[in-house]
Amino acid sequence: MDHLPSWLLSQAAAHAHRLVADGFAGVGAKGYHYRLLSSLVTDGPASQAALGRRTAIYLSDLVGALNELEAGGFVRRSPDPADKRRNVVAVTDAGRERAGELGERVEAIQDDLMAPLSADERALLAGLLRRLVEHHGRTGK
Amino acid sequence: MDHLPSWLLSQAAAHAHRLVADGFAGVGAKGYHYRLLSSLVTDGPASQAALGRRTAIYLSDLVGALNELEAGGFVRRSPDPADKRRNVVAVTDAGRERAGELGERVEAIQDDLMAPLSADERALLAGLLRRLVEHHGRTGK
DNA sequence: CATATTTCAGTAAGACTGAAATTA
DNA sequence: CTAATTTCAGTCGTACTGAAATAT
Repeated sequence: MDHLPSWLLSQAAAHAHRLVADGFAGVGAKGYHYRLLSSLVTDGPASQAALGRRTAIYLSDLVGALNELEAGGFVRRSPDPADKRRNVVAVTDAGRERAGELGERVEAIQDDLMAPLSADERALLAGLLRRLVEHHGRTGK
Repeated sequence: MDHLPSWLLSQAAAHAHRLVADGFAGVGAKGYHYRLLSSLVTDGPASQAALGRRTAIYLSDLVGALNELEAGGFVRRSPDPADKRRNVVAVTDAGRERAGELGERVEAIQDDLMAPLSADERALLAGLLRRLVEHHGRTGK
């Protein structure tokens, strides 16, 4: 069992999720919030469809997450004048601040998660995982 | 974003889960079934509490999964004469066969999942993940 | 016409919590 | 009495499907 990559990945991801959920619980955030905010901060405003592609979050889930972020004042939806189907989603100042807070928490969590590995090993693991993820491509419908 | 180990783990695990779910859907199995059957085959019969510890499945979820496996004739629950609180769970012959079938599917899926990596890299990744998982210890309440 | 975007209404497997009943 | 075991009844975040409404 513990020789199966798929099992090891699931278990490791479960531990990671637990750590992140615990770290975010105190501030009432969830994983989707951080993914979206940090995408908006680093890659700028985008339509929901484009955001979904960038973050690998399904459009149907994105709606709900953006509703929550908008209710908290962290993002703003405005109609795109160039294409009336689209909303342009942008971070607010409060959203930038929150992205920073969450980012700090996430960084601290990585240390917890990767505790048993050296710096070299962490980089190695990240590289291998990145190749897996890239190979299996973006989905984000 | 794609430099965060926790994110990479989640994404890789999501891809792995998708592959396994797809591979199992055709035969009406789910991940818990394989975990349980293979634990019973390789480590022998056990009480539900012990099985939960071995497979890292919560006892509350274990009950449902065992119900499904029992309905399919893959496992048998019998009262433990030495401790009347306990059920002894054992695989049936049909369960052994099913474990074999699912095992073959799972093995084939590993190749899909690890496609972009060489044999050495696969072993390396498995080793790093194993150390993470072991460090974060068993939970299985 | 077909295609793209937003939204809503679901499903599903997995992880996790709390509590009850039984027995050690 | 405390502790362990099985079971039931839930919640939660994430992933995923299908379809409607609107606009390109």
